[in-house]
Amino acid sequence: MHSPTQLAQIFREKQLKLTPQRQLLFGLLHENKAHPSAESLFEVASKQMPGISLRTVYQTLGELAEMGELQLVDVGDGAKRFDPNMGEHHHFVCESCGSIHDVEISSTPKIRGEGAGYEVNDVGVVFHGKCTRCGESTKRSPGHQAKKQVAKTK
Amino acid sequence: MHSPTQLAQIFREKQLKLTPQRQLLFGLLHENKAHPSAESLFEVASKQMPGISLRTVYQTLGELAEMGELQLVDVGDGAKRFDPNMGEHHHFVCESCGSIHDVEISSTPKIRGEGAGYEVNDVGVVFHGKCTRCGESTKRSPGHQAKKQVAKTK
DNA sequence: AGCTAATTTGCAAGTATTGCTAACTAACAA
DNA sequence: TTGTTAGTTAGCAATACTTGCAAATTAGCT
Ligand SMILES: [Mn+2]
Ligand SMILES: [Mn+2]
Ligand SMILES: [Zn+2]
Ligand SMILES: [Zn+2]
Repeated sequence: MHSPTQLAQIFREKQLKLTPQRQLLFGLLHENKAHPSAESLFEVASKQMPGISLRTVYQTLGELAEMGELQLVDVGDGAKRFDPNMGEHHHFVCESCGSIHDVEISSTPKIRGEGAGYEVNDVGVVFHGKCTRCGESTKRSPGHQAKKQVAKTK
Repeated sequence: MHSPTQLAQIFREKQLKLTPQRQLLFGLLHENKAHPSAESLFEVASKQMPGISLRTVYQTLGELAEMGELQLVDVGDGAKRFDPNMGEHHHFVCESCGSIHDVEISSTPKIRGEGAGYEVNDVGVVFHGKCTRCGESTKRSPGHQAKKQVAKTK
């Protein structure tokens, strides 16, 4: 995703308005590695802008995704996640705390056998397991982060 | 998934009743390669047993999944898919017709870099693209199977 | 045939997300 | 500044998928 400043530029060019809501979200998403859901972003945004609508968060995230500024990540837990990291990468989901981490895989897996002729346009790899923090705390409290991942706290 | 006969055996042992609803669903799922959703199975089941409840379909599918007889597949289209193929495999989703196919990949991708220490318990790989049928029909009607995948037609 | 725990059903409710539209406002012009 | 207006926001209804609940039904056993 481009920086908030660059996004502002892009929006102006397309004669899209630079509203405070959008600017806030641009900032919350910038460099955000948390893979937040619309809901979690809404919660964080609400603290800085009480009254902002969840609908607006969905709207803005949708627009950014359409503009190719955000990637949609589905880790199978119901809610879509938004990822400003547009580079090619995959995800690891800690089944203990729910945190989502970027991972690189040694090689994009190739289809073998009969399906080898499919025209593949996208590959999504999601690993489920225990993150470093949760893995080592087997004897300690397992839910050090019981709640779902929260958007970057600015 | 075990065969309907074997499932009947298993159910009896656990003193679970062998209802007509369950038997019908065992049959519809057996060797089913369509990766049906609860809804699509319900539609097919309804033809052979008018009046069967969607709730019962969900219930039964849930039980079978818990018993390790079915695999849950999430291809990111909203509804969960049920897969009697418990072998290790991944999926290809045709973005044109929505069909879901089993695929083997040349090697389970390994995480590289900083995340290499994660304890991985499951890997899900979903390929999105055009299936053979849709890929070759670029100039022909693209929606030869407009509707979502339907459960095996008995 | 009768008993009863398991099962099925219908319906309400829950979660995530989108559709609709009236009220609002950023951006530009006068 | 004030006015204009196309673009935006916010609220709420509606949708899609799935689960919770309780009453009615029934498979399996005696
Ligand atoms: Mn990511
Ligand atoms: Mn499969
Ligand atoms: Zn963790
Ligand atoms: Zn196809």
